[in-house]
Amino acid sequence: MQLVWFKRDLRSEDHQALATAAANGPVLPLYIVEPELWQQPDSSARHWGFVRECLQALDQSLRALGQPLWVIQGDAVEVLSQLHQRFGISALHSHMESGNRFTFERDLRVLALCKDKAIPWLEYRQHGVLRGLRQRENWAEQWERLMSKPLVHCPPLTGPGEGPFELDFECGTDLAHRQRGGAAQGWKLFDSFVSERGEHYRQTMGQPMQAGRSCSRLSPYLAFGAMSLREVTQRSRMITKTQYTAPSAWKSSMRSFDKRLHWHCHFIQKLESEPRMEFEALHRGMQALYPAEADPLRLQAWVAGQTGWPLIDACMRAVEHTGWLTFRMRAMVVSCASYLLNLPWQSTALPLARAFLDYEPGIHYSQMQMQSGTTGINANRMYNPVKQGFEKDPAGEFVKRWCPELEAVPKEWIHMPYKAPRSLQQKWGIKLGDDYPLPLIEPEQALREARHRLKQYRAMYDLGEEAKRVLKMHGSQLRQNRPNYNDSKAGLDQLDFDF
DNA sequence: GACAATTTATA
DNA sequence: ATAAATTGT
Repeated sequence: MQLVWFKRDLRSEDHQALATAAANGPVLPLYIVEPELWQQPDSSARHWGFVRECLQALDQSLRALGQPLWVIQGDAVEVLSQLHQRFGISALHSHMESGNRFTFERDLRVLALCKDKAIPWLEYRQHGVLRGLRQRENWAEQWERLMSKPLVHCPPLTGPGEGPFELDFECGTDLAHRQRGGAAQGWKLFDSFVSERGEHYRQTMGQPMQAGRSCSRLSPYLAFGAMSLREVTQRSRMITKTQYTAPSAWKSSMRSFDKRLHWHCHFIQKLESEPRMEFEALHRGMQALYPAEADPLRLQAWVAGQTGWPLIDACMRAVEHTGWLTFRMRAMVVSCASYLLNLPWQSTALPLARAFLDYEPGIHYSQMQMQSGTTGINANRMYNPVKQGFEKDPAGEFVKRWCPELEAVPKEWIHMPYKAPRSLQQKWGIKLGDDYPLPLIEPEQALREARHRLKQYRAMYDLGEEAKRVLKMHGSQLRQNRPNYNDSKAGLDQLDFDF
């Protein structure tokens, strides 16, 4: 009996596993519910509903092939070892996972079991991420080659996507309209993105009120493997080629989307190549940039959306509630927590991972470190939350949706109510420090302190050699070919060009 | 023993 | 996919 082990949920490329296995004889499709995995501090347990929907969709697809999904609870090694005792596993097929330390170590135990019982374990590559990679040269070309490879035949995609369900693209507070699991849902979103919603993706992806509609919203399906990145890439390129050839908003939006599909793997590859980055600074010299322990009051205020910086608070409350936030706002909340509040990224990474419906370890830790300045090869991006507020949410709509206590504040003051004269605050009927918190620290002062800390740190350590190592192993080719990457202007990461 | 072909290991 | 390790000539 061959096992096809769906390690997360419907890993689309596991159809390759399924197809390969089925060609060799009888197959048992298996999903193991691992209690320990779901108890990890970065666990997606609160999004179990989404995962269950993905599993139901997978089960329906498999039943159509006459092989229902087996779902067994327990430790992966124990479950596999018992199945081996009962049925005799002739081969184990699964996807190649780039996950957190828990899944890495679990896979090592599974590997030991397979070696012991002489079970061949075939791990199929998911997307553009390569195992055993030592340096980034030619990575982009390889990504292109992998993405243009022909798709593996998929069983019919059924599941909750067939119902009349509509996603609330405004990311409102009604959870009846949360994102739903299953490939069919994902493809429905894909269709509406490439035909209607995505036209102004490029211009509006940074604005929290508009991004919910103009972004694809495919991230959860890609994270849980309900959709294949290769299929999304190929289909969106085909649509661009046939429908959006002339220069237009559509064309630049589609190009922008394509870049992000590429970055998806670019970031996961970092964790694959250097798994210690889940816990340690990628640039070893940057380890001491942040205190070992987070200031508990500041951390608590940030997590709860009670910092007194309206846009940050609105973002934190929104992501806690809906599981989604547009990329630019994620960058901002992390940058402000790290630079302005001096909170170590390890402490803010966990509550965010739990909140994100689309938590993908490789992207998450790459971004946490990038927005905290610990990669040593990216430009330091410090955001002023007040300035960002007036730029990205000029009418204050987003802030008012998630911080209703600020409803009466006019847009001129909405992002800095604490600066308004007392008489005005009285007129609005708001008592700061009571109805809404006073800021933990004024952004301007926090920015001054952060710049000072960084300057002092840089003066204290010689960071050049390690930066070269990180660049060689993790830098995109675009950057490696730029000679003055250390120069403050040339050192901007490619991400900066696209906002 | 030198070199080519093949297998293995690779977070 | 790739490089290192192993086997074959």
